[in-house]
Amino acid sequence: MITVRFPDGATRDFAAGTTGTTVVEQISKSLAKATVAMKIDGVMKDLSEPVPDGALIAFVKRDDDEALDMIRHDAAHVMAEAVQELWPDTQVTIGPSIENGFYYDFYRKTPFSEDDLRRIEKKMAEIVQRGCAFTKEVWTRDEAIKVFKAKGETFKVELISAIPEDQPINIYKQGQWFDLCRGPHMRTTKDVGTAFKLTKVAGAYWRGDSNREVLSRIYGTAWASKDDLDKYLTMMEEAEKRDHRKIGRELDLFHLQDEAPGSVFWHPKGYMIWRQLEGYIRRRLDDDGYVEVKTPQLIDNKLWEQSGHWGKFRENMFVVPDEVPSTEDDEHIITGEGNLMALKPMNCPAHVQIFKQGIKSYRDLPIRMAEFGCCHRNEAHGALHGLMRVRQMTQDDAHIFCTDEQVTDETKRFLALFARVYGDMGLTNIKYKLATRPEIRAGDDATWDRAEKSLADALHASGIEFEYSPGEGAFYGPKLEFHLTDAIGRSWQCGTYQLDYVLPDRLDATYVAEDGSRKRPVMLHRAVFGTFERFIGIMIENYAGRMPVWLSPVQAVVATIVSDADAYAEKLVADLKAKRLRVELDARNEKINYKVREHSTQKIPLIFVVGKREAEEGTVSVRRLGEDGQKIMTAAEAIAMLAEESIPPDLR
RNA sequence: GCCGGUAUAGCUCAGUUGGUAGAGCACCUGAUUUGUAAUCAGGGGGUCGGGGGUUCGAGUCCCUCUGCCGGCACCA
Repeated sequence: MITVRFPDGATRDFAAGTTGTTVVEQISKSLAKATVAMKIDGVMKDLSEPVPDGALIAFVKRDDDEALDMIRHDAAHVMAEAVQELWPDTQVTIGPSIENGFYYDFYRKTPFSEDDLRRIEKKMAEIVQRGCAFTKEVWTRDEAIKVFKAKGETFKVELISAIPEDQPINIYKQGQWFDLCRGPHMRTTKDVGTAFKLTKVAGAYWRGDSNREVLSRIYGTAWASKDDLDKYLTMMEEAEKRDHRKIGRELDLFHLQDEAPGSVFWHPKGYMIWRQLEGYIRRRLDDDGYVEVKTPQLIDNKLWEQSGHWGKFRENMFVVPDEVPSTEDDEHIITGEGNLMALKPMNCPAHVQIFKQGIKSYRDLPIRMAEFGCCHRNEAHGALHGLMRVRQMTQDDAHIFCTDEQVTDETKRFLALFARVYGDMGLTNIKYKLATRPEIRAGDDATWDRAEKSLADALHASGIEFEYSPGEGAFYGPKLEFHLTDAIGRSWQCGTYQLDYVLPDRLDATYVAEDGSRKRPVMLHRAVFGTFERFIGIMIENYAGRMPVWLSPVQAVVATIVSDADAYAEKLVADLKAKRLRVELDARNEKINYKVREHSTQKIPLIFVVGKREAEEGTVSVRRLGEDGQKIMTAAEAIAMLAEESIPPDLR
């Protein structure tokens, strides 16, 4: 006999070896019908597993949130079976559930195309309809390798071989088809349901290694109900409307063109957002003890060799010959036989040069050296993405030169600055990651231990929840990464904070310590926004183009109803402009409906409508973006209101 | 860089089995003086991404380059 405990505190006895299926059936037929899996002491299990003595058992129904992951995972299996049924020469590799859905990576001579997706979906529906039970078998390693080898599944063989000796080889069958899988699964393929859709095909490297085979990945989304699926698809459609590339064009903020891939042409309106952000962050840095500098774009490659960038980063650098080109014969210049210079891909070596001018004392530290540094990186072309990933970028960069003892305080100080800025920007949903030592790195383990601990300590002290990114640190030190998501949920790193014990050494930066000896400063690389480009992209998507008033390129439009109000409107605009408010006049011969519509679609926060009545009474009819109706106020009140709302958050 | 897709007017898109390009919006002109999300009429605008090929004939088929889109890899 075994005793089983239930979440409500009840207990019940069953014969030893009783499965979850039997337990739930004995409790309630209707519950059994809805149940697709169980949790044993909090861990998801197949319903067909025997229940251990004394276990706490909870049943998971198909429409529980916890089942969603299984629906997706099972859908991946069903898709893999469908694909192999349609194209038997296809090899399966791995297929996990992911946020909102699942994927499966296949290996095939000719990759899948979008057209294949509908065929696969049909076949999947068939397999779901068949409703074969998922059954688990535990195989021996040799057996598993033999079987998959015989099937020609070389990728699976590699996976099996990589499973540690002490772990079982689980095989899940669904009818004739089977797959290596950790599990758990639901009862039958029928539990997958019909609320799924294959969304895209993509190439993906086997084991994420760009030196290995390219697999054909099929992505799908799956939900508990058709309703949820439709809701999700609609939501994605809506989200795509927030795409900064689309809004950037619609609101005339910036453009990109073929002749300058990855470099942004900022239009007046887009650059106004930039200017406001730059002014804001500059004041924040001034207040936080930073000094601002400006350093060269083009620097001799000798410095890059010394800094180590030439060796590690050269592929990403734009290299320029340091010669006057001859119109007749520029061949040798292109081949780079003369002296070479490079556009800076980062500002750090230049800042070290400023640090090194003269002699620095421990009394001078910390030095917080900021630069809105324009950098160029020759990114892989497939990586370019609107404002989010560009080749010419401007960072709100700074380097803090300090002593080892000052690192923790500086980190806390930075975290406070970061939190204040993102709070001011109205950005929430920031993911904090602590990226730790990579395999290839400089410095000894003791230094890494200390550095990683100091970052973790500062995060804890600041009460910030974070996750680790093992092995993702820079080669010279650990990093804090600050991630935000775009409209459709892709994650982008914006801010960064990095400890560096290497560069000061390579570039021979020293300060005079208390005892008169020469010591190496620690260098902290940090950026709050990250780059203006990406940050503005994130802001556009976060606000769907409806920027806060202080950031809006045009804060208000004064729109006339009749030409009799023109003079009054002109005076109003002049008064607003005198307060440095960004306003425009719309005195076109158009209906007010037309003007309101146009300025609303242009996401102008406020429309000041003036007609005959307002001109006579000295008032303004104020219409706020996103609100119905309007408010009548005196011109002076309207001006004061806009002036108040236009104050940047740090000056309030 | 890799895999798949894609490129027609400023934007969004049509363009049948190859027979020398269309719509809506935008723009320009004229009329309309209008009360809170599109007034009416007329007009201009495209060597169909670049190059090469097949063909009597290519926006349509093939090759190639480039950009862009979705992933992967790389990264702020």
